[in-house]
Amino acid sequence: MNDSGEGAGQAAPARRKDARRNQQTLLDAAAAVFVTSGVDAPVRDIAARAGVGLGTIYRHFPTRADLIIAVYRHQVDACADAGSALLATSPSPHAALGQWINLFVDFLVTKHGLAAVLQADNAGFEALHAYFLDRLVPVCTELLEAAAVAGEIRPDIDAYELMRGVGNLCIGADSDPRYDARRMVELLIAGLRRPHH
Amino acid sequence: MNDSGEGAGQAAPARRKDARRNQQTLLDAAAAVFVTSGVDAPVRDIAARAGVGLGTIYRHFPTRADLIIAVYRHQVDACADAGSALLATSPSPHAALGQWINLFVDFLVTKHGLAAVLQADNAGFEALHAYFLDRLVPVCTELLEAAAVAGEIRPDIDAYELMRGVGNLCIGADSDPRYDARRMVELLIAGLRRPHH
DNA sequence: ATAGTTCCGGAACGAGGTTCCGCTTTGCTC
DNA sequence: GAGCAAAGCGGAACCTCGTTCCGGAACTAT
Repeated sequence: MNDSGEGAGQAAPARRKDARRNQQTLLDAAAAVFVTSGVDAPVRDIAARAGVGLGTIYRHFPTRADLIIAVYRHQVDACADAGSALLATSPSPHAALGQWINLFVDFLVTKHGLAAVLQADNAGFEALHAYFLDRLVPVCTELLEAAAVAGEIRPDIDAYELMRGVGNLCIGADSDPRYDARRMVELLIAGLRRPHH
Repeated sequence: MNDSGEGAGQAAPARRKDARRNQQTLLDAAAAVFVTSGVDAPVRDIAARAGVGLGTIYRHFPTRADLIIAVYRHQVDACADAGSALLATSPSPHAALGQWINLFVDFLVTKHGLAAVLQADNAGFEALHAYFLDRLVPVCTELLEAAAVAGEIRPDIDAYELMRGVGNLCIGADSDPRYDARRMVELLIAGLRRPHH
């Protein structure tokens, strides 16, 4: 992928070597800190772990949200890609939808605090919210439509709404042994089955 | 109800008159601020609105969470009480459950930011979390059991889990016109219907 | 009125995100 | 290899927000 990630750049601006290295160091440090302290870890912790100043972090990632996006971009993309694949290989669209949702839930649940930060109203995290949705809503729409066409689910479900619902259900799933987000999501998915008769 | 709310007090400790008045002023100010700025409004805003210093607020409500609890205590209690009533007057336990959940959802959705703060992992808000659950889980358990006994829903649903799921679904429901928490909760409730054979 | 509490106000502290700016490193040129 | 401008860097400083502290003002019982 592009290092700068912006514009329709012809000739890459050729960033300095140290800058490039720092960016990677930061990504690694952030990933490590997120695993141990959750996505809400203070920026200072990440900077310290990377052995870098605060200014450096903000030069590369203007906002905490951008750093989070960068860390998880690959996994989100992988999840999105898995959608079409599942649809192609699953026996039924409904099964594909279920498996795909499980993928998403597993992803969220294993990232301490990520789900909580996906909320649209979380000031400063609009970019995160937008990235996840831009990437996943089209896939979800595809799966929902296939299942609806197959008559397996109600046809009036909006992918955006479902994604938000699933994301919400995953909030706090870690850190509370009494709450099993997976089970709740199963109920939600069960709820959109077309009443068979 | 008791003003102090603690102990099995015989003779009221007779707080000073100004203290009592300030407590009420604060409650009113907080309620007003919560309506306009949401439950996340800075403590300073509430103090200012009440025309009172910060020390005063913390004397009466040791923590932001305590203030929130105090403001909504009545409504939570009312919701809890409505549970038994609905069960007594509804045609079926399942109908009662549905109506009761709707009551709860309406309550959460109309309180900007409340649902988001109910999370167990929200540091400092354990008291809020605990109050809501202590009050509502028993009612929910009662409704679930009645519906389960009537054979209308799956018998393996835990009230705590369901309450958390519903609460989670309500997060950010205001502030996002594209997301309708009520619809998602409906799906969830639909999902716990016993698959009729 | 007076002493003894109880309360009050708001400065101050700590934590976190973000901004700013003087200094360092790098990459290019001669 | 030396010189220079641009690109980067570090971390002090600023802002917001919750919470704590304490000197002084406001009650109340006597």
